[in-house]
Amino acid sequence: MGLTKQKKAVLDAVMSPADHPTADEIYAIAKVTIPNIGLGTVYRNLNTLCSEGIIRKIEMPGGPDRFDKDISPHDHMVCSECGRVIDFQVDMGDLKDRIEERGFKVLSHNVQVVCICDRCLAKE
Amino acid sequence: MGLTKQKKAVLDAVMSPADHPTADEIYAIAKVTIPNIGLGTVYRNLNTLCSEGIIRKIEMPGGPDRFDKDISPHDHMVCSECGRVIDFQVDMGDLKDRIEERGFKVLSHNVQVVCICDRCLAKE
DNA sequence: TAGTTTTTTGAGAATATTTCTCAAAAATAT
DNA sequence: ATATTTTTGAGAAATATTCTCAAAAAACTA
Repeated sequence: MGLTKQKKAVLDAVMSPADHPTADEIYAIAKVTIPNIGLGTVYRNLNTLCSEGIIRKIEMPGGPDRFDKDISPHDHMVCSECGRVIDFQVDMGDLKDRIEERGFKVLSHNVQVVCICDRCLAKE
Repeated sequence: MGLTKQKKAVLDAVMSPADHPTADEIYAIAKVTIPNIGLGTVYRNLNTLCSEGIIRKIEMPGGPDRFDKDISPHDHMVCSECGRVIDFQVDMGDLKDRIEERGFKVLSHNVQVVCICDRCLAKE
């Protein structure tokens, strides 16, 4: 279960300060270290790292998936002006209860808020 | 602003009892009425109907977009076993307030819950 | 109504994102 | 050192959606 240098480069790219990078951005970052790394390898390792619970995939409305080094439970906002992705916490506690009362089992949830961020509002 | 027969067929397909159909399913339904309708026409009209606020597009994790005849504010669950999409209400009231307190303007939100539905749980 | 202009269509090419295939390379086990 | 297993890179394929454009349909206009 050793970390190949490709897998490490992908992990490092996700862990880098880059903000919720897409696979393409991770590919570009990883290429700095391993110039001939393949895009398929990036996707493959991103998926493995996700199923190992080391990173997390986040799906954004109408855009490519993004990857998050922060695996703690939280959700995301996207700014419709600048595309920035911002973390936030939602308390889904009683929502989950209400759903389970109806006889469903909740496996996971996903909240995305489209917003105009503080910075963009300040610019106007 | 007349309704062409293609646009009407697309609208009728979304309004049909089909449960949150995908563009492909809408295409298949519309073909019954207009056998030579193009898939591009289906997508084009779905997008127009969405921007006219007559129907709504819903994005589902890891699958094609779905379309909803119910434009009232509500969110969706998907059953990971059978793929069924179920409506539900979330009260995002104080979430929105909390976000706006942080200096962001909320434009829209999207909640998707992945679950195992009552029917599938009953089967086990 | 006949002619003109505008809008919408169908067909298929193009795009974007992601997964798949497979021989070669690398890593691991023997 | 050799055999076995895993991972890789390259590119093809799959999926979902948008775009292009000439032709058809619809809406104006005189």
